Amino acid sequence: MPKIVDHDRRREKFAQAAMRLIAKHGLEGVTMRAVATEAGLSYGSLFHYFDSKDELLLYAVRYLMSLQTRRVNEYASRFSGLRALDELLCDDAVIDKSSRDSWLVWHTFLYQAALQRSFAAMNEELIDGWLERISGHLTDAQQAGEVAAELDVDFEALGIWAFSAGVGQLGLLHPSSLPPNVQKRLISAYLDRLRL
Amino acid sequence: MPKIVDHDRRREKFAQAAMRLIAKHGLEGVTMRAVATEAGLSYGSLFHYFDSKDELLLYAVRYLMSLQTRRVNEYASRFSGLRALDELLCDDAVIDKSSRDSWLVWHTFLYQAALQRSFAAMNEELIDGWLERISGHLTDAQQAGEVAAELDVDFEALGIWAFSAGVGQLGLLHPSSLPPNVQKRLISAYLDRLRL
Amino acid sequence: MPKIVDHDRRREKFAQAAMRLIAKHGLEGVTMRAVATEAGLSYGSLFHYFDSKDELLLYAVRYLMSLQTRRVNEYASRFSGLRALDELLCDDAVIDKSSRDSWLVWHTFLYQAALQRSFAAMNEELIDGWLERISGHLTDAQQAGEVAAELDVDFEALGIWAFSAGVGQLGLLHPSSLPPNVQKRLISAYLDRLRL
Amino acid sequence: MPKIVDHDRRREKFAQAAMRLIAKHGLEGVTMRAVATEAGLSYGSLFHYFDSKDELLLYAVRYLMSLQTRRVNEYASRFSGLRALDELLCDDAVIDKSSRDSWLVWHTFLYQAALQRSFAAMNEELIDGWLERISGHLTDAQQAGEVAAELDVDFEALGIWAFSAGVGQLGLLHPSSLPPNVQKRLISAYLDRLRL
DNA sequence: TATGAATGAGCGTTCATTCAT
DNA sequence: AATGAATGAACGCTCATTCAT
Repeated sequence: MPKIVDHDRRREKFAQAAMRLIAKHGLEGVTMRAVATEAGLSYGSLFHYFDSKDELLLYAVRYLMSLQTRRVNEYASRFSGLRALDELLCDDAVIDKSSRDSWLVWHTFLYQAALQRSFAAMNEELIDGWLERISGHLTDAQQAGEVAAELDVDFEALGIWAFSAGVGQLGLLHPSSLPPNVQKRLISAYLDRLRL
Repeated sequence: MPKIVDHDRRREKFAQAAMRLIAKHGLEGVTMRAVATEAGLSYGSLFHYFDSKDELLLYAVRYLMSLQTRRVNEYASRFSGLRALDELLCDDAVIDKSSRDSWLVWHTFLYQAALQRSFAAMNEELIDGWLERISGHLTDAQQAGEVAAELDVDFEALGIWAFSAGVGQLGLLHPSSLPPNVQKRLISAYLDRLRL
Repeated sequence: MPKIVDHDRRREKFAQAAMRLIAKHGLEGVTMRAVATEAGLSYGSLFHYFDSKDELLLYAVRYLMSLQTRRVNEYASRFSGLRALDELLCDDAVIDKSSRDSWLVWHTFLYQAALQRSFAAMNEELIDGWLERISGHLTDAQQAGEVAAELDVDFEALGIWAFSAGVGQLGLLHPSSLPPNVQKRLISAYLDRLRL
Repeated sequence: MPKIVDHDRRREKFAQAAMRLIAKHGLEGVTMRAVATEAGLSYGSLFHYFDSKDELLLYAVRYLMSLQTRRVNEYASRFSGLRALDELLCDDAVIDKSSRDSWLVWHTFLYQAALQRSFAAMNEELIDGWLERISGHLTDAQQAGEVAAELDVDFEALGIWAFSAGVGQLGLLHPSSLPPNVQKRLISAYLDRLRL
């Protein structure tokens, strides 16, 4: 009988190592050797689990995305309307010390996506998912009478998405100006302006 | 001393070549050989003007920043108050086909800044400049009675900055959802909400 | 002791797989993993049957040689004299579609032999065997009065061997110039010239 | 002004190093590092002269082929008829200690050609060249009355080619049985049989 | 014995940097 | 100052071999 290892766990382990390296040293920090070392496994074994560096990175993005999706789905089931939006954006989009690395990795991938076909699809997928979710909550809010009935839901969703993306970007790149609590206040203030 | 002008022109030429390469192929596309070729100059000469690749990139980003500053200063002198803000954000922050490359390069550097000390200072400098400028226009608007007197100028400036940054980010990464005119409408709508 | 039979069958199976790979992709196509896959057996088991890649290849070439010896011995028992030579060379040395692979593998080993001590002995063994066999048939022919009594048998054997080897080489490397039937005509014509 | 080097001389130097390595250790002995070391130059510089290993090997074959062509053309101009054939085959095809390496390299390439498209064309070119040359001399001999008028020139050319190839092959792989002088005697004896 | 994961040396290739002219 | 050749460390990837179950 062969050595028994959990194939998927190993892949996750490598993917997490890759993400730690991106967070610490950027995409250039992701060398296959560095990933193996960071994961505490040998160089050669990395290639049992991923045929190429690209496959590793793609797996890492998908893994990160699935984590986010799981988290986001929780909010969706617990709240609705503006409250859901507030919780969603404040708890998930706001960047603090503990979430900084994940977000940094995300943005790194996003900009890679601007140049590399293989990531572009995932980029679209992610953005469309967010917009849809925001529109959904906004429609709920509209039906609940929280926001004006004549509100252009899709247009406002874009605005909300853009605002939270911008807040996140600044929180990431300029944390001294936008500490987490300021990020939250900004988002809540933005949503309050939509309220009737 | 005509030689000095020559010297700086050469450096600019290399820097522009580097930026074109980033816009086309990402940071990995920037090899010293590729920069020399793209600039139409000899490989060896590149090292007469820049001691290292890092110095070249640093120079390139400073150069890009100086271009932006010059452009932005023009708006500041022509308008004031909310109108100035609108012009500034719409004409400069909005990303269309022709400005996409510059912005892509910028963002590439911004994320590099999150990881590399040598770029971080420039990042701070840039963001502080923007915030200061936005606050200035907002104060003008307040004094002109365009916006509420009790407005927390610094807080609102952060919001404006974040919003325009987010709009730009989406315009860059998801242009199909945020074509230039939608970006403009979003920004104008945001500023209109501040108006008394 | 049925296990021993099993053992040898396994070794043969691996050896055949190795030969198929050489015929298809050259020596570089022979990786231990590829051999295991081609043989339809597990990678790890390959190392139970062969201590190293070299041992596998050595076994493969010995196996190929034993097949050839067996085939050749059949001719020896059915014919004699020039007729035996003709049958032997035409049926065995001539390269057609079905025998091309085996010959390609042989030649691959032969040239390996020119460089690698471990194959050299086998090379000598093979050539000496052929020469001896050819000399034997020639002596028979001499005694039967088919060829001149004063013929220098050993010298002529070298010539016959060289000619058939050359015909085979061209048949292998330049089949369009030397299709099987031309190979046969050449060999028969050569032998006819020896005839009284 | 840049360092002045003779580009083609460098390429030849590397090609010769590659051929020495093939002669000594077979194709597997040709690693780019080994070639650089054998040539007495640095590893990296090898890639200034050849974009890839394949290009290096292809260049090496062509170089070897041009040497041979030059040598062969000399015989063609000095002799004619059977005498030319004898000189050509004895002086050029016979393998002695000094020519062993070149021939080994040649044969290595020939067998590579059987598997690799990029070498196949060169293989055809070489063989066709030899056949044409042999046919030419044979026709001359026919016109000079050295050989029978009814001789099938093309068929005999194939035989001559095959014979000399076989002699060379054995001289290379089994030098103890076919020392150079025996190779020569065999070839002369073969040609004598064609003489009227 | 059977299996396939683990290991690391070695491969072809790239590239910033240095050097010679 | 200008040019491009020289250098070697580092990269992604392969593979024979060893190891653990």
